Amino acid sequence: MKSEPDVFSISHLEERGRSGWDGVRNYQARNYMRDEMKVGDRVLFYHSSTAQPGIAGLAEVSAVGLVDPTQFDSESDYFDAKATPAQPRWWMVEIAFVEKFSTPLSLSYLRSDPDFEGLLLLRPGQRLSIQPVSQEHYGRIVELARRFSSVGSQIAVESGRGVTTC
DNA sequence: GCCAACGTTGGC
DNA sequence: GCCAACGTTGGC
Repeated sequence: MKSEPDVFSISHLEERGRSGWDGVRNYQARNYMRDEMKVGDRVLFYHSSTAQPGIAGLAEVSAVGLVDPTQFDSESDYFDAKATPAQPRWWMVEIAFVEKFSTPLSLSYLRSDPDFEGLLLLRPGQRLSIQPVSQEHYGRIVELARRFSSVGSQIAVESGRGVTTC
């Protein structure tokens, strides 16, 4: 799940504990939340539109099938005049904080590691704010992020394409 | 600020 | 249903 850290970051989620994922106004992303995500599913929390875009931590789906209240709020940026409480258009999930990586796994690192070939995030033009991730990619991401976080911010790692700084 | 790649809107 | 115009996303 992507978020601009200026608006809502993994640290905000850590402070708050849990949060409804409101404001999504793309049908494909909505459908993932409404139809695919289950309580207990793990979430990779991605920071976008920032100096160092990357995966900043982990969350977990804590509730599903929630109506996004911002669609009814005429003061909100996410107001949708065509939505009514009787016929809502936008649903959301709630996520709970799990873990913050002291060293986020950067987009540039993900691009450098051939293990991540096929990761949707890396596909040109892929802008969807909620994307599925394979079990294999998820496991590798968590493994690398924890390793980098435990060692410090500047380390070099061996990848199939040589040595890359994270 | 640029720009590619979408998604959405609305006329026809 | 088609498609041009426009808006948005998001890396760089």
